[in-house]
Amino acid sequence: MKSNDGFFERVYEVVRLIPEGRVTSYGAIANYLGTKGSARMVGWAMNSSHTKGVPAHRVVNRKGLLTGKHHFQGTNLMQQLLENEGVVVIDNQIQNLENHFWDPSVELTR
DNA sequence: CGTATGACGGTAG
DNA sequence: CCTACCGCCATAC
Repeated sequence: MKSNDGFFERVYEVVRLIPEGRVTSYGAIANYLGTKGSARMVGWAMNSSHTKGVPAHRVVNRKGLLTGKHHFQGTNLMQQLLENEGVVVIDNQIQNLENHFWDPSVELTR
């Protein structure tokens, strides 16, 4: 039980706040949590995200690349979900990333 | 407790 | 812009 609360739950909370059609980066989440240097930890937390029902498909790396799509059920499920929300994704790469980017440390602050 | 790993980020070249 | 290396924090073994 204690293995679930803490940093992980904090990551899931932020990811759940991501609006549809928006995406954020691991570094942005880590930055919001205070552990900005540990973007890796965010990805590590996402490893269990599928058991939390977290929309991890809205979380991509700094380049807007769907690095974690391999962790999803299908091969292109993550891409399909994003395109379904209005995000254009080509070859695992989000197009117009700046237009879809959602920074919690900014959006939740303003 | 020490080592290895991880869906990354930033800087350097 | 692309490639390569280091650093970062937390979890697992």
